[in-house]
Amino acid sequence: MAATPRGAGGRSSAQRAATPLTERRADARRNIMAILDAAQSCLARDTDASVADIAKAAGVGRVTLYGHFSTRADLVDAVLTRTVEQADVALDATDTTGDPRQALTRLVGASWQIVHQFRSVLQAAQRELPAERIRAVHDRILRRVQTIVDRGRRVGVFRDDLPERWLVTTVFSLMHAAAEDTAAGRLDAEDAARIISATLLAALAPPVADVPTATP
Amino acid sequence: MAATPRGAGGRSSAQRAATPLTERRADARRNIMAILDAAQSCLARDTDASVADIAKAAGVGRVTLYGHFSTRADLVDAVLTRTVEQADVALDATDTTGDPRQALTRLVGASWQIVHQFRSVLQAAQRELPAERIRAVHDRILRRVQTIVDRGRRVGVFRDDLPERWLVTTVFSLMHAAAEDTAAGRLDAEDAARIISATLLAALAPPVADVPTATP
DNA sequence: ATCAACCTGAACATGCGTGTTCGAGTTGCA
DNA sequence: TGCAACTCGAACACGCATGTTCAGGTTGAT
Repeated sequence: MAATPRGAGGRSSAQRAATPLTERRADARRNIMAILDAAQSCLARDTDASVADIAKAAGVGRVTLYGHFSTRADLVDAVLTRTVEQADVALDATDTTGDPRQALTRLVGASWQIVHQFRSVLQAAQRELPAERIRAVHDRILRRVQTIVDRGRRVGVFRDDLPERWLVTTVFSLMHAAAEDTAAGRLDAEDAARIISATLLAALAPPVADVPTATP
Repeated sequence: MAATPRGAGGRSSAQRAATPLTERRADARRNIMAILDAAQSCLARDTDASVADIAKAAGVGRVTLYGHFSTRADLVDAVLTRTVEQADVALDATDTTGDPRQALTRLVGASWQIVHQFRSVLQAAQRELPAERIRAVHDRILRRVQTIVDRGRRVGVFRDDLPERWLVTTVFSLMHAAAEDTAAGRLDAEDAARIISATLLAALAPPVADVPTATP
């Protein structure tokens, strides 16, 4: 008997705990990657692709897949994590110093491609995973945004009259909304980054000493 | 034989075509309302409440429910439509004339309660209904926003450098994002309307003649 | 060369929600 | 009063994706 190759307790994922992926057999590692690749592109196309679909696309037996990801949610989680990590890598190569406004613009530009391309992965995750988990996966990225926003506030180029958290939410919200609009054909993917940035910079700017309707 | 009381062809909904609801028997009308009420609150609590749950909550047999809504999607559609209509009624009582900025603020204030309370209904709909349908249901509300934005642009208090559609999307996006944040405990429902408005007014304001980093 | 780790297809177990049918009550309405 | 409209629970038909097990067959590491 050999059956399913669960490291030991057969906890979950593949890259957490148990057998650390790096010390697995070469073919296993290859398959895991193939599955992740397939899952990412399948989910990007169809939010609720079945496990069978994904296995087939990965050129792997369904059983093999379950050997690595004990549950569908497990798989989705892994794919989301991976996708976010990819975005995070892209951001590592992005200069987030200097004028916070320009830093934010660069950050948007660097993430937009991935947000746009894999918005369906996010949707799939939203159906499968608890909201807190999704938030947790985004943690590092969230922090990046927060750092920029925070610096901007201290420097005085970003508003200080609204909760910082909300400003971060605003950034995320608009990026994903743009992805939706693009998918629906209401927005051109080319212009998106520019438009998002323009909107965000305005939204985050300190409120001007308003010139009321009258009373000069 | 009497079985299921389908008006004639048994098309769908209950309030469209066929027997116009007004000329149905009193108990039927009552039940339909009860079902709609139950569905609205059930879905508000649990995004994927089963048809059985809803029927029970409505104090009605499952069969009866299917007699009125031939499919789950049908029911969800009806609930969404109804919820949006409720919001629309609230907006009918709202003054959307005068300064577009104030009009927008009032519009946000009037809709926030419903958006906040029934955000799960929207989520349920997003899983069950095609995106275009959801968009269509919101048509009248969308138009209201658009009207205000449009007027604001002509008057010069809203920006003209971004697609009008996008500005409308921005309004929606931020309202729903705030609803999410509130549900997650990251935002106080009391402050929400104020915060949303503040953010939107800034986002929609015409870009100021920017004072670049240097070069005075 | 050897053995464990790994892969495989097929079949099975199953749970769950949906939608339908049946046969027999109620109840609104004219 | 009487009939059609309406309701009821229970049972069934079903599809469908998930997860498991079986009984071999490969392949990678040492």
